[in-house]
Amino acid sequence: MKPGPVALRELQAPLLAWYRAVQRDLPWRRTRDPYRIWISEAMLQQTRVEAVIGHYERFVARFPSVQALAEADTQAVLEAWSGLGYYRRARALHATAQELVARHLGVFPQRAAELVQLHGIGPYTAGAVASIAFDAPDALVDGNVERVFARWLGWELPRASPELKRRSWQLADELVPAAGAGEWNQALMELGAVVCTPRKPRCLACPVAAWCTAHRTGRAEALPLERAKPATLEVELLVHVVREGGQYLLVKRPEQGRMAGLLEFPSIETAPGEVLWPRALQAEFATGDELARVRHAITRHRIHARVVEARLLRPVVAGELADARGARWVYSSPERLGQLALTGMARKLCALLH
DNA sequence: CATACGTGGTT
DNA sequence: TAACCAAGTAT
Repeated sequence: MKPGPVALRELQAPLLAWYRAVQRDLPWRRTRDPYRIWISEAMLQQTRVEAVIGHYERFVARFPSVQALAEADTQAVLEAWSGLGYYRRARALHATAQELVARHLGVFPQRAAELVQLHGIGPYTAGAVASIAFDAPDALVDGNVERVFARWLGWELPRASPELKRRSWQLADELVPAAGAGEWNQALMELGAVVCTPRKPRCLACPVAAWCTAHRTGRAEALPLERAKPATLEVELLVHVVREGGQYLLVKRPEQGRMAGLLEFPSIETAPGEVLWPRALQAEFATGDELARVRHAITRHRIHARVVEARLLRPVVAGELADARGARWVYSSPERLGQLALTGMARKLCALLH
């Protein structure tokens, strides 16, 4: 007998009981402030809990309210976000804070249908803020929920596939309780995060294994199915470290596109493949000794960087200036490097240089 | 609807 | 160590 939504309702009480007993103590579970819930949800997108905790604490200390975030400089927001990746999220967060202040007097809408209208807030985050902060009866589906549902129902579907998402949202809508939606949604995700894990699911510790089709058929580890992965691109990079009077030369990336507005060391692509910005002209630098080799990965790209000591061939005054392409060149002292909005590669290099 | 978007930890 | 993975969204 295949479990349907009706049979699955039987597992709601045991799952909630389990969640109340074993849930992790996370900073954003100690508040009902929609602003803080929202920040945590934005940070948690495609990002591990352990990586978020520190950033979350610092972020809400620095920007304690929607108003504070709305009034902040973009560069300060990027700086607080630096290291989390997907920097578009930080810009969306900033823009949405300003929109909330301008059009909602800084007050959060309480239902997912309204929240999803805001920039950077998609169906998942809308459901999360509505249900967790306001206990609105709104459902939510993330990677955890998709995996848990695929196993409960024995869906032989690829991870993150449109069909799996469609079915998951339908089931989530059917299961979400009229009261206690926030707790239910978090219980579902918690199960996926600590028991019903992608690899080596702990079915023996699962409070609802009795209702699980995949557990019964031995398919738990196999579901959801793997999805075809795109080929990785290999990129060779020459990175210049220019020291002038105890300061490092950095270039600010354009405000649009990949890692928008972040600072990095000037670099030159040295092999065919993806064109990485900035493509500082070889002629602008005198290249010296090799300092290090660094491997770095960004989505679908593996970057092999050769780091060389360098100096600029044309004079550049200290401070900020713009080159012919409109790029901003910035000198920074070593002490300040750690506090800037740097790309991952640049941060890795800083650690290496000290 | 497929693809782009980052990083740090794990396997 | 290369591949995989993590509380998605915008285009």
